[in-house]
Formats: sequence, C-alpha cells, structure tokens
Amino acid sequence: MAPSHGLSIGYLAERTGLAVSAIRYYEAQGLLEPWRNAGGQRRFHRADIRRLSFVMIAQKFGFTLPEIREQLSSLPGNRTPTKADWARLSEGFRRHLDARIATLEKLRDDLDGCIGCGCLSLPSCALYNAGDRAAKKGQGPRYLMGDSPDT
Amino acid sequence: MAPSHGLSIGYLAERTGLAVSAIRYYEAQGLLEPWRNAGGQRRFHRADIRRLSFVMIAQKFGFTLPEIREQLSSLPGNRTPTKADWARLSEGFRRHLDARIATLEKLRDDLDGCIGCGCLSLPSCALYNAGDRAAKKGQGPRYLMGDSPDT
DNA sequence: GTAATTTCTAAACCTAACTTGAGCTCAAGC
DNA sequence: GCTTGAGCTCAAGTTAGGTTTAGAAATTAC
Repeated sequence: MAPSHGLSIGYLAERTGLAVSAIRYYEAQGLLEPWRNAGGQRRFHRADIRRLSFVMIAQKFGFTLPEIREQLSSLPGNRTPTKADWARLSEGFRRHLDARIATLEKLRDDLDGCIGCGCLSLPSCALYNAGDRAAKKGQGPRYLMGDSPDT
Repeated sequence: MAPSHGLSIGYLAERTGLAVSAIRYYEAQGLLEPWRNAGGQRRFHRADIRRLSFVMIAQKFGFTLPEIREQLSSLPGNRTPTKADWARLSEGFRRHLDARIATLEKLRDDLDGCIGCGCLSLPSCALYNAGDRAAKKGQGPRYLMGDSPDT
C-alpha cells in the first residue's frame, strides 16, 4: 500500500522492482536521503521512485554509483531529474554509449584484420595494442602469440 | 633471460606483460599446466606465451576465465591454439562481439526514442524493458520514472 | 662463497554492487 | 494482547579477477 504521507521502503521496492536491501545500499551511497518516522523507519518522497528509476537507467548505460550520485547532485538543489534535466543528462548518456560502441567496433575491425593477416605470425598484434590495456607502461609493442622479433 | 629448457614464471611475465601473480592465478583456474623443476619452481612451455596471449585477447572480447578455459580445452589434446584453431575460435569471438554491439545499439535507439517521446510521462519505459534486466521475474512491465497506470 | 633476486605457498585483501543472516524493534490485524 | 510481517543495524558473504603480504627456499650474479 501507498502510505498517504511518506513511502515505506517496501512500497518503494515494489514500485521500482528493486530489492529492499538495494535501496538501503543506495541510501548508504548517498543516492537517496529519506527521513525517519517516529519509530525510526525510513520514509521516502514520491519523487524517489523517479530518482531510483533514473539510477537504474543510468546503470544500464554503464555509469557507476558514484558517477550517478554526481549526476544527481549536479542538479539544482539536488532535485530529482525533471524532463528538462533528463534531456540534458541523456546527452551524456549518449556520448558514453557512443564511446563504448566505438571501442567495440574498433575491436571488431582489428579482429577482422587479424583473421585475414594471419596474426599468429605477426611480431606485434593489433588486437592487443588496441583498446584499454594499451599504453599501460610505455614498454613498446608486445609480442604476442609466442612470436618475438628474434625468433 | 630465457632458460634453455622450461621458461620461468618471471620470464613468461616479462614476455606477456602479465603479472607473475596473474599467471599463477590462471594456473589455479586451469588455464595452464606448468611442470615443476627439482626445486619445486614452475617451468612453462614456450607455447604457453601463445596460450597466455590467447587468454588476454579472449578477455578483451568479454569472455570470462571459465569460458576461456572451455575454449582451450575444446582443442584436441588441450593444445595451444594453432593458426587454424584461431580462425575457428575467432568466429565465436566475432559473434560474441556482434551481440554486444547490437545490445548497445538497441539501447542507443531506445534512448533516442525516449528523449523524443518524453519518457518521463510514459506509463512504461522502453529504456528499462530493453536489455538484460528484462524478463527477470515475469512480473510484467515496470512503471518507471514515478508514473503508474493509476496515476 | 656470499649476496641479491626470484620463486614458493597460503591466506588475506581489493573493488563494485549488492545479498544474507542474526538479533531486535515496530506496526497492523483480530 | 498476541502473532505475524515489515523494518532496523551491523557484519560478513558473494562474484570476478586478480594483488599483497609474510616467511621460507631456490636460483642467479658476482
């Protein structure tokens, strides 16, 4: 049931599909700030449903909880996102996603090149040099798949 | 240096760029099977460099260590992948990657639709229903961003 | 023949995002 | 007034993929 003033954690869980424990965890991470009733139980704003929905969607786009907290706290008065906020924030989502897709597409291209060129005999492998592990220690090209320049 | 018969773990680490601790961890996960010398130290085959390279590349494509172990153990005699094996395995990599890209592109399309249609006032949100969390409990559509059918 | 480096094992620790459990209190129904 | 269910806190467990630490033994370098 929906209490007339202040939502219980169980109701919020039911409405969002999140586990009660997850909501408590999000509070501990600073994503929500419920108040307490006389008995010490958490009471939430109706807008917190929207806030939690935003959290869930942002997670799908690959943001971490600290990043999501940043996004939420960047809103005036730490408010729950409005439609206008959403339009602006979703721009960032778009960029984040585009970057991830681009990374994977580059990996796919490298894979195609690697199949074609017979990577196993190459002294340096595009598959390894491409992507996030690259330029980790500035140690020059890595010799993969058992080959080395002197072999 | 490269010992003339049997590679030390440190040499393997140097050649692959992996940490010594990581190589030991991979052994514990069943990805490698070094033998021991008289003093009890691990000694590796030269082909294990190639084997580790395969592991690193497969990880970039999003496979877990148990999955990679499966792939390696599917090879006749649990051998290190040859060029022919590589051509076959890379097909699986390609499919894996294509699927991941497709998921993200669907998410991007849903996002674009959501910005345009004013998701905040929709009773059900494509952004939430799309993707991996969907169909988790068969509980029907989730009502996101604070809206419900009776509101 | 030392000294320095590497390697060994086992267990503990790490991050992220939660879940689970124990033991207790609060609220609601009859 | 009793029972049941929901909620509370705090600590520990979970998964993945490792890293760190400690103390001892092996190996290499000079």
